[in-house]
Amino acid sequence: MDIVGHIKAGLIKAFSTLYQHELKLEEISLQPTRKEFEGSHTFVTFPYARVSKKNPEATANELGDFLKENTDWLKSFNVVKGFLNLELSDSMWLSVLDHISKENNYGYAKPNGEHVMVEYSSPNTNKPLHLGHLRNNFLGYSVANILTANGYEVMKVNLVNDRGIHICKSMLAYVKWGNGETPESSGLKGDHLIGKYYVIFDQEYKKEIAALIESGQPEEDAKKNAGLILEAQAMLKKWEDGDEETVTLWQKMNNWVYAGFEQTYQQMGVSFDKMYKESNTYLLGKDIVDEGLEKGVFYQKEDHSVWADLTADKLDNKLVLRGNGTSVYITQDMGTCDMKYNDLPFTKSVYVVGNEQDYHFNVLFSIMKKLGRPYGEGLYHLSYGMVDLPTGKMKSREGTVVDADDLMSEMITTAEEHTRELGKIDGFSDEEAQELYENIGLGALKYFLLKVDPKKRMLFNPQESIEFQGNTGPFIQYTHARISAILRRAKGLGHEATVKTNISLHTTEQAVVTLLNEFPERIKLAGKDYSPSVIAQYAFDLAKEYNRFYQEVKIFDDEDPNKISFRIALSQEVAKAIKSSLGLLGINAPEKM
RNA sequence: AGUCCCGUAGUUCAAUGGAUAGAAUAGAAGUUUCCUAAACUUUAGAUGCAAGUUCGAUUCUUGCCGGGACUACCA
Repeated sequence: MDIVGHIKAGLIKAFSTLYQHELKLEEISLQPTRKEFEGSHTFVTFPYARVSKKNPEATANELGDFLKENTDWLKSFNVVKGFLNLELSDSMWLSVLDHISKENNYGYAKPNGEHVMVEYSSPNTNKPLHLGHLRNNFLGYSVANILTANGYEVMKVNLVNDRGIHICKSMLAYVKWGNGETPESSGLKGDHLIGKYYVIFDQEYKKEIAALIESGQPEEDAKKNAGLILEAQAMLKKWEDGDEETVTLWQKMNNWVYAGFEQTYQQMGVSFDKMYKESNTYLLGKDIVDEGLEKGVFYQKEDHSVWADLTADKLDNKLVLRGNGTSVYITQDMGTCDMKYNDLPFTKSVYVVGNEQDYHFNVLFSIMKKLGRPYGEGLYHLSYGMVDLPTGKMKSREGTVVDADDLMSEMITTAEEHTRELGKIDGFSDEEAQELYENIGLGALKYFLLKVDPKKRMLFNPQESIEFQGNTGPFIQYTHARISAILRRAKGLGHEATVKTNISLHTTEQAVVTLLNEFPERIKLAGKDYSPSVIAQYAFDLAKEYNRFYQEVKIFDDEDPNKISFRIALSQEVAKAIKSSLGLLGINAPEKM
């Protein structure tokens, strides 16, 4: 049993003996004792004054006395107002660390047999990935890791948006102005090459609109009547009809993009178990429309269009099939739900998609529940906020985006410069050094994007994000490297990492053990909230607390060899916990830096 | 207009209804004959406004003020 388990069990016993009250395990809440008071765990007695029929302070004292007499783990306690602060005995701390060091995958839950699908990334094949995609990909990858740590079997999927009018736009521009350019001939990554033509389309399209407005058309009409957009629409029609030339071009261009994405994903360090393509799924969902009509979930208007009445959920009426029988976005998403479930019978399905689609997913989930899908309650939209720049919002067509590839390579370069400045690459081979720069640069970027609560809109300041000091990825990585050095030294000196009894602990050592003890809880919370920021915060707290200990206590400088062994064991467990926390975030933990 | 999200130090972020609201960074002052100073210590600085519920509210409720998103027979 861990610390919290012991305390709770003691409290339950105390309540039943003293007050004949049955305290429920789930309702007990313990909090960390504030730094300025003695103790490590605090129990708040205010809510129980009714049960004890005494004032909170007296209640706390009574409980403290009881625990002191009837358990073997309480060294002492103090009461401030209604707060019962508990100081645990050294043997308790030691047994906790001992227990942790014997676990194989400390913090991870046992497999629970449930399946989860996590969909993330979902790029369009008409332009390269940008800063917003980085947040999406890092979130998705990390949440998948966190759910795995919570015992789920996770399948990571990527639903690529590879068809539609926007794809035709870049295709059309390429046909008109491409002159047969290829990634090889241009030296551009495939996705960047295609992105270039998407921008060209937009520029030329805008010129046409301007000309039409000049000639007296209202803006709305001009947008619809411009030659380029009509041509793009015609091209989409051809694609849908399976026109060979169009399809061949589409395949060629998409393959360039895929090759480009592959490089980007590799640099990001993310991966997928399965790729879905919208060109294969865009016709799905029509049978669900029929089903919905039968079940009375949908209704049909006179013009044959089909609607869902969601006014009871404050979601209004929503079109699910056009009057001419063709699909809309939500139609295929309904179909995709079932398709995914057929591929993997999941209990949860997570969609990592920006918060501008909150409404869409509310509608989709509401419909799937009304249709009685067994997985309806397990659908979850991991909705994240935009990433803003100091200069304002990013717009891909206007070129005010921060490109993902550029940003990552800048981070790596900065990491290299900084590392060289500190003179920290002695004894590194070129490959090792390069690997280190990538670990640090991407560690900084990932941590920066993941430490923030996903649902919050966040500001990306290029200057601050490349800081390597303070609450940053490299700070945590540094702590890991520092501990690794200690462990190497311990090995060299022939010290063991073992937890012996009969030693007294420094307060910083207790604080570190307390944090280690919390690791499983934090993983559980991160899973429940789908929030990597919980893990990021934890890793930072742990690194900070360890550095404090490191500063106060000289690890190898002690007459008692048992203390040295204990400190090494403590360091080793911290290194493991940091490494696995960073791992959950998709960040590597270097042994040297 | 309606629906949803967000307002916390100068700045970027924390805080299952709990104590004197934590960090980081920028500012000021220190620590290196000693395990990696990408570190540590000290210092100063904040809950948009107004009510309500509560022993206790950054957190829950309502109203207002500010910022954003969505409300397409686009995807």
